[in-house]
Amino acid sequence: MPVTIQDVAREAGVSVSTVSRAFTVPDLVKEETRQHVLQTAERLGYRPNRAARGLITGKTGNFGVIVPDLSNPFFPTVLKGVQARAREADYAVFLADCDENPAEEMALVQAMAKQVDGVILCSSRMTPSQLDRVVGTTSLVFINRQVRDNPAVLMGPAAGMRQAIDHLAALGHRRVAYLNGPKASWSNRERRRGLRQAARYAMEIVELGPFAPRFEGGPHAADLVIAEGVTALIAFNDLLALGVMSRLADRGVAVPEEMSVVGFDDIPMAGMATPPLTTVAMQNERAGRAAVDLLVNLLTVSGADAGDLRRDLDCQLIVRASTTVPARS
Amino acid sequence: MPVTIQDVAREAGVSVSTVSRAFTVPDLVKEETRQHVLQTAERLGYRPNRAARGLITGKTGNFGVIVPDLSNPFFPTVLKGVQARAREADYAVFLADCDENPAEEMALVQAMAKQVDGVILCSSRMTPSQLDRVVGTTSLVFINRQVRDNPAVLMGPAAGMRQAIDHLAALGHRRVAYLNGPKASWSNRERRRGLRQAARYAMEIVELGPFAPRFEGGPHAADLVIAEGVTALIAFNDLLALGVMSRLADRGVAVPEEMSVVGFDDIPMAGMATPPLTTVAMQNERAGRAAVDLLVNLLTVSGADAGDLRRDLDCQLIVRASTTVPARS
DNA sequence: TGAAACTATGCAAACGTTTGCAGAGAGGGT
DNA sequence: ACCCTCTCTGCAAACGTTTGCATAGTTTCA
Repeated sequence: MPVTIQDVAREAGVSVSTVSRAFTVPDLVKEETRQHVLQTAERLGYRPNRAARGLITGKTGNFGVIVPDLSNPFFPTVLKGVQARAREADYAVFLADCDENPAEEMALVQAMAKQVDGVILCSSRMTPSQLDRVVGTTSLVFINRQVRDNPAVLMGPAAGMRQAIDHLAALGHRRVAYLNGPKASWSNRERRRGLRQAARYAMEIVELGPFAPRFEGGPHAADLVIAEGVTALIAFNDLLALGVMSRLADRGVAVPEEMSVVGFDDIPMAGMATPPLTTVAMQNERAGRAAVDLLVNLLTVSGADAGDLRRDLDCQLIVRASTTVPARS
Repeated sequence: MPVTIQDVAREAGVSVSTVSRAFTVPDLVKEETRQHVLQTAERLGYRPNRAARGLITGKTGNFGVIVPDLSNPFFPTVLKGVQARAREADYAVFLADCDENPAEEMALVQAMAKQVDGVILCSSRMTPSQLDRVVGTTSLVFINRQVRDNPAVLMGPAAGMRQAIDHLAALGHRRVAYLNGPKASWSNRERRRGLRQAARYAMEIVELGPFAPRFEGGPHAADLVIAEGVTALIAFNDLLALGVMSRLADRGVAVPEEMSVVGFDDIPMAGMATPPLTTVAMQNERAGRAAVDLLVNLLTVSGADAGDLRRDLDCQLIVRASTTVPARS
């Protein structure tokens, strides 16, 4: 039923080699026959079977993306960028969600390895030893995580944290809580690194958590924060921050008057919350595109001098109404 | 470099056929040899090449999902369900985002056709004629759209609308606006069908739009609604509803006192808005899973009596603070 | 004891491509 | 008239699997 290269060849009165070449190496076949082949192919509705092609070329024309949790609005936006750029480069994209589970993530990479030319790992949660088992099975590009000299797109989490600290310090906060995200998260580690900026201002940092990087993690975190008596908090991401704000409202703690709140990611919800959330915006979609660029580059150039293996994007603190000067106590 | 079935055969001292059978038809090979083969395979880290397998079996073990817009939070949740169920059934998933563009959507199906066993079309925007060109190229399952007798998972949009109308009628609203979503959307057509429920209550419906089903569509819609002088509105989806509420707030129209607002989808943001949004909740993740079930079923059974080709899920009105009795004028 | 019926395995063809090699013309220079 | 080169095309092998058919060995039964 599906039309193959054989059908086109027979119909066009040429050999399969010619048909193949008409598509893949146009300058090897006479312009006239090439047109003829292309037309009959079009007429018959022929689309080359990429699996068969991949079998011989070793290239599948696919790659994979693995994200920790699709229901976290952070990821769909970077997926969108991946998607768009992939289509431009004529690649198809396998998607998988590992549910924040590192072992599952590793299994997914291994399962994908044979069907793809490379995999993009978004905020990978894998342990170093799991990574070792996986590096080399296929080309990898990381987003939001730097592991040795593997290609990576980074969104400057430490710099983002420094901006947040600068902002809170400028407002006069002297004792600030940081709500940790998942332990396995590289972004979280980087953000903690950024916390050192506090030393400049003699600001005291109280670390709490880790918490689930979701709205549901907020209430627990909020209660701990209140008990600490800080005047401001920085949450691992916006979802967590929103959950915290919700609980603070329930407990009668006014934001921002009694508690300033800063998030990360600038998800769409952040701007619509009450009060609108001050947050560090990332260039998600651009990161997705950059990751594809890196991967494509990696696959096309000889491999020796792949050139730049890292792309650093900057992020931007968006000040909204959830932060202000601390209450005089 | 990658280890093939040949390597395993040589290493295990058997023929490739035996290795192949050890994996795919275990009862055809002696338990003892089978164990031996499986062990050497494991030791060598062999994973069958699915493309090569697909070439001969005609089954790829993949399928595709196409969504109109990843940045609409409605879709990632159904994707999550698709993902989870697909992995259980040992399928890999191609993802594509057609950017609300029907022509692109069609092209994507055609491009995928050869690499997948079937495609799940989520809220497909294709025209009937585009659909004709695509039906038959591969197995299709629709979510949120019914086209002739193709397999489909429906989330009861008409019934959802009836619940919304009942609710507003009970509150005493007599003149209500409906803000249309994309013209090409089947859900939108179905919801309009549900509007007939209004007749029961002598309620007048004012239809406006279509509007982009995004936050950005809201302001324009809000201004039109205010000009109509209705006491309540039902928006095509939550994003649009939130956009409307934002503009209403800017224009000094109090929600819900001067205007009741109902959305569709119950995206996470809905519950966190001010005021929290009354909305019709869908079972997105379950819909995703159901779609995969349908597809798998379609592919495994002979095809003749595929049994149930439709799955109807019900939805549920969630009443929050954005709706109340109309102001006495 | 021999035929019949299984059981377990191997051989080789097929799936739809790409690609190295070789051959057929055509054209050009001597 | 010859050889060389160049352009275009076809043949056939390969890629990593699955699977129909054949074969060899083992069991069953009369």
